[in-house]
Amino acid sequence: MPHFNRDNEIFCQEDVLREDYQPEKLQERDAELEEYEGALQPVINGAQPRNIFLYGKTGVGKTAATQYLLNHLHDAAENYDDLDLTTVFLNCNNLNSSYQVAINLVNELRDPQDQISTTGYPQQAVFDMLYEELENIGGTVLIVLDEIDNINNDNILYELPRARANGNLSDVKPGIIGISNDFTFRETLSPKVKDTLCEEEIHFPPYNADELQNILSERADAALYDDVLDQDVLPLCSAFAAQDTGSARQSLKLLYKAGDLARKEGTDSITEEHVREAQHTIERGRVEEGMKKLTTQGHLALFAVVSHALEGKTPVRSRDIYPRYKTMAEQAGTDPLVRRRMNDHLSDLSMQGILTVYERNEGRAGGSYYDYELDVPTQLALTVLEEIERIDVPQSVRHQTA
DNA sequence: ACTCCACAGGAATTGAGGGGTG
DNA sequence: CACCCCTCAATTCCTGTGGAGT
Repeated sequence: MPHFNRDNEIFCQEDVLREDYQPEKLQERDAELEEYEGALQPVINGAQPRNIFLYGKTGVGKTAATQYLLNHLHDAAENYDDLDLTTVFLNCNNLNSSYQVAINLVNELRDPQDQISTTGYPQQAVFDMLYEELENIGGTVLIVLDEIDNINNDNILYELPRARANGNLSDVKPGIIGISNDFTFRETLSPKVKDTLCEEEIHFPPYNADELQNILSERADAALYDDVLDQDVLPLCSAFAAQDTGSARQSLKLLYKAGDLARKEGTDSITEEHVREAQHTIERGRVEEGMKKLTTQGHLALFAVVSHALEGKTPVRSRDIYPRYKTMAEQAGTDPLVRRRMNDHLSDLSMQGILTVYERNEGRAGGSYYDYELDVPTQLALTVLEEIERIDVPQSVRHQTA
C-alpha cells in the first residue's frame, strides 16, 4: 500500500531550484543586461527595433535575460498609448530549417484551430502567410528565436529583417532577437545576413565558480531549510559546473539532484557525497538520453565499438569497426550502410560525448585516421543498447571480458 | 622539400515519406 | 486523382590534409 507523506526535511520551496523557475532579478549579469537594455531602447521610442544577436553557451542567462527584459519592456510599453508591442517567442530546438521556423512562427501567431501543417507548402507561400499574420498584428513585433544555431540555412534571417524594405510589410515594425549557444554560428551566416541580424551583439560569458556560488546560495536560501547544507556543498556544485560548462542551469540541477538524493535517503542534510553521486546520475541520464535518440544504425555503430571494447581492443579505428558493424547489421536483419555513412554515425556519437576520438597520423605509409574509444562505462552502454534496441548480445561477445 | 598514405568530410544526388493543391 | 513541395537518411564521388619516410 503506497502512502504519500510530505517529506520536508530538505526542501521548503523546491520549485526555486527547478529549471523553469524565473528569479525576480538576474544575478551576475549586470553588464550584459545594461547593454541589452540599450539595444532595446528604440522599441520604447517607437522606432524600428534593432536586430539583436545574443551568444554564449547554454545556461549562462541568455534566455532568462531576454524574458526578464521583455517583461519589463511590456510593462514600460503600457505607459505609452501609441506603442503597440507584441513579442513572439520561438525555440528552434527541434527545427532545422528556415522553412520550419517560418511555419512555426505562423502557427504561433495563428489561432490554435487554424494551424498549418509542417510540410507541403512552397517556401514562398509560407513566408507570405507569415507576412499576412504580422500585418494583422501591426505595431512593433519582436521575434525571439531561441537556439537559432539549430537551423542550417538562413533564408528566414535574410527575409524577415528586410521584409519592410522589400515592401512585404507596411504596418508593422519587426525586430529579431536571435539567441545562439554556439558563437561560431555567427561565422556560418552569409555576409548579407550577418550585418543585418547582428546590428547589436551581446556576448554572455560562462559564469565562473564564484559567480555560480553566489547564484546558488541565493536560490538555496529560498529553496532549502536552514542548515541542511554541509559547508562544502555549494562550492563543490559551483566548481563542477564551472569546470564543465559554466552553466547556472547545470549547477542548479546538481544541487537539486543532491537534495533529492538526501531526501530519498531520509537524512536531513546534503553532503559532499550527495553532490558527487548526483553528478554521477546526471551524467548517466545524459548518456542514456543521448543513446536513446540514435537511430538503429547509430546503435549498431556504437555496438560495434562496444564489442571491441569488451575485447579490450579500443581505441579502434573505423577501418576495423566496419567489418564488425557489417556482420552485426546483418545479424540484426538490417542492410549495412556504406562506410562513409557509418563514419558519419561514429562522428555523431563522438559529438554527443558517447565516444572519444583521437586523431592519428602515421605519416607516409600509415596515413591519417581516427581512433575511437568509448567515453562511457562499457557496461552502461551495453545495458542501454540491450534495453532499447532488442539487439541480442551473443553470449560469446558479452563474456569476452572474463 | 617533397611525397604519399588513409582517411575525413564536403557536394551533389536519390528515393522514400511526410504533406499540400485543384 | 495527378502533380508539386519539403525533409532526411543514405550513396557516390571527390578534394583536402598532417606528418613520417625519402
